[in-house]
Amino acid sequence: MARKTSDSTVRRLSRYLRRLRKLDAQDRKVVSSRELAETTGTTAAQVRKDLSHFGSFGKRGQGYSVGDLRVHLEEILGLDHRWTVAVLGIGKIGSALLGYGYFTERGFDIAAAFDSDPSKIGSELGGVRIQPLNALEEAFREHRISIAIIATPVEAAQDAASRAVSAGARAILNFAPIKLSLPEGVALREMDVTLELEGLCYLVTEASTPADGPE
Amino acid sequence: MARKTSDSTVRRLSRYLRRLRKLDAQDRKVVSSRELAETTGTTAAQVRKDLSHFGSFGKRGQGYSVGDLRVHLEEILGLDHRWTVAVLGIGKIGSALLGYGYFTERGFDIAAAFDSDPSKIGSELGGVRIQPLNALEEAFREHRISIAIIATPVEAAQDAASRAVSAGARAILNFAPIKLSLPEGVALREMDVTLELEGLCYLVTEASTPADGPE
DNA sequence: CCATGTGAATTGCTTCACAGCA
DNA sequence: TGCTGTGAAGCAATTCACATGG
Repeated sequence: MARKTSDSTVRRLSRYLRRLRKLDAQDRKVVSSRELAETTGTTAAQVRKDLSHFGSFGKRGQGYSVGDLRVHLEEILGLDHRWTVAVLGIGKIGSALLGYGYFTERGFDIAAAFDSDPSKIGSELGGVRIQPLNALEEAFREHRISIAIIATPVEAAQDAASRAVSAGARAILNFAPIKLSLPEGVALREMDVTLELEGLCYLVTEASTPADGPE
Repeated sequence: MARKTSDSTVRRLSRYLRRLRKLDAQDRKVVSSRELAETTGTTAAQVRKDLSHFGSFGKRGQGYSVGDLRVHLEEILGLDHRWTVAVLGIGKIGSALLGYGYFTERGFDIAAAFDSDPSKIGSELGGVRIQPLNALEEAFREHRISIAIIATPVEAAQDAASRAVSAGARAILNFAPIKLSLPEGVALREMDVTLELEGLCYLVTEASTPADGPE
């Protein structure tokens, strides 16, 4: 059972699940690897291979049961229960996250929000009260928070992350444009709009460069 | 000169550049592949291999000139000039993007913002006036907008994207949780907070599963 | 002597193609 | 017959290791 599933596989599983939830809501009963592939931007073989790492969930000749596969994927991804998260740094991005109602329906509860700016502390956003950083340890313990979202300015990001980890966070989602260093065993994902924009610039530039034709 | 550079390479180049800009601001003159690797989360060999696809920028025995390498990377990524972008959908995320002052200093100008909600139209956010969708074509032409950021609700995302592409967008940054279908040749990157959170859940769950020991 | 640049070796991921089963 | 599940093949990315040259 000790698996080594790559990041890209996990991302695809998440996309399959997103699709399955939608199909489920539409009362679809069965789906093929081909359809799942087309609607999530991959190939049928890839879908089958991804799923086969975890078991045989389909019926040969038929396809996959939407409901069953959904439940299996939720289990595999650890989404068979709700997750409690905290947001550190309530600037533009942090505020947007607190107001982003979509989290709740996807199984994530924002249980706490922190900022160092005294003028923000005490106010409420999206039903969450903003607390000072020194309330962090207690809040993490009380709410059993396992995921911390770092949305501070870049200078404060490493400290915020380290503190969240000491307080019990086992995963960090980092919005600050910096490479965080975290202890072994703490999961990390990054979201950096500028980085993605720069990637697009490369592609656009490359596409419009005369170059020397194909091959 | 016809290159086939993978997505992950481009992401790393972007990270190197981020670091080089910081070193440059600190007046550092030279940097080694090892240091660049450590501060961006990769290996020295990887740094050298990535750069070697585009030329020989270093001096053996010395390292890389911070300023020179920075300029080279800016050229490679197409960041030797400014880029004009538009934001479609001014909800929580769109508003945060308009207010996110960090874009300007990284070479991106938000030239236009669009929403379908009449109550939002005409108001100004981060110095950009929100326009109705039917002003899109003219704005894209006038400002020569090449990148569209989709921040609409999921139901509106495909239409918004298609419309942006017809109006001249050559790249899409999509915040909506849906697989967009775009014509060949239009670059696409996705940002999905929920997807990243789910990835973290998987890692945390996997790490705490008893499993059956190593191997 | 030191760190780059790079073929060669390796590792990992994706695609292929078909056996197996409803 | 139709679509899954899966070894094997093919491809891409990373790591190794060392020759190269300041």
